[in-house]
Amino acid sequence: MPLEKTEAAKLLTEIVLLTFRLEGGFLAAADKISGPAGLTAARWKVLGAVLYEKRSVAEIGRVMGLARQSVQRLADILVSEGLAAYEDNPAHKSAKLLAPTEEGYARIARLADRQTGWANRASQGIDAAELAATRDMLARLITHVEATDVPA
Amino acid sequence: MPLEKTEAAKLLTEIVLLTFRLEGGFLAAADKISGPAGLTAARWKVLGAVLYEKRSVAEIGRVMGLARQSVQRLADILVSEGLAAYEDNPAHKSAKLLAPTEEGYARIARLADRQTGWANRASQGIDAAELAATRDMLARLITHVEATDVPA
DNA sequence: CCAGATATGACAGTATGCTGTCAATATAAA
DNA sequence: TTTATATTGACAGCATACTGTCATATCTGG
Repeated sequence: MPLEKTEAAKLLTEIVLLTFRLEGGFLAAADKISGPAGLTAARWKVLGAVLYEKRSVAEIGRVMGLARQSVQRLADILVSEGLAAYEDNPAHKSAKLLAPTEEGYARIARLADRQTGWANRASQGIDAAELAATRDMLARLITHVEATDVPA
Repeated sequence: MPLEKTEAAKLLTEIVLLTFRLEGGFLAAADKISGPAGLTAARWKVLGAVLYEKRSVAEIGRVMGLARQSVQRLADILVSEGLAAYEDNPAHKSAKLLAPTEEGYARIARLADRQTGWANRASQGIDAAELAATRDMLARLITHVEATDVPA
């Protein structure tokens, strides 16, 4: 006899599918917003992760929930394009810290207004309190999902 | 002077980042759940889209929010592995309909309990009404995002 | 009925992100 | 201090999903 799903589990299952779809939409928008500034969604993510704080590649991966190998590749590209640079890490000989260059900051500045315009338009007519509740639930789900292991 | 973000836009921006991260977690869980049944998250998605209704490749893409080329590749793989088959479409000469084979249904059955167990555990302690509200908001955001175009 | 517009499958190329692996570095434990 | 463990960067390989392009099929408007 098959296992029974709780009410919450049924809803979570629906949320999974919606999340896949929403992520696709967000990613497409991020690519269109960042394209004219010579960036992609993925490079924007990495550059954005070190805007206010220098971080090692592995640290960026942890903050963004990405494999450090994925970040490494993007960080190398950003450096090769002159948008970021590796700086010495006093606390670790080989784990250098990634930081944006002036050009990197300039690229982010170039897409800021486009991102703001998009966010204003896409969120138009949606109640802020409901959005805040959704944000909180997403954060909670991230914690739960990353803590629930799947038996082999 | 830079554009101003509305309160809702600020929240939406936070939601974007959380969605990226949550999607990654869901995807990793889906791969682990489907792996023992000889499937991957992506193949599960496509097979799941035709479980109760035969669909053309392009139709699956629309339903799941994927490019039809991405679905085509996965559908071909499912067919080559005997988990699905193309059937003639009375309404369209070349756009055949994808449908699971008996083996395809069997694979899905094999992971059903694992998926249920995961969903029960991951949603434990979360209020169903709040989850329902989140689900509704995600659906609403999908509509909004897919309707908001980004100026070139 | 027919011409233009749209939908579809097919193929190619590219970007993103994963796992696996190894050596070097850093940290914790004995 | 010394040894075991964990972290990090680097490199390779693979899965997923995108855009671009073309030919064919279907649909629509005149």
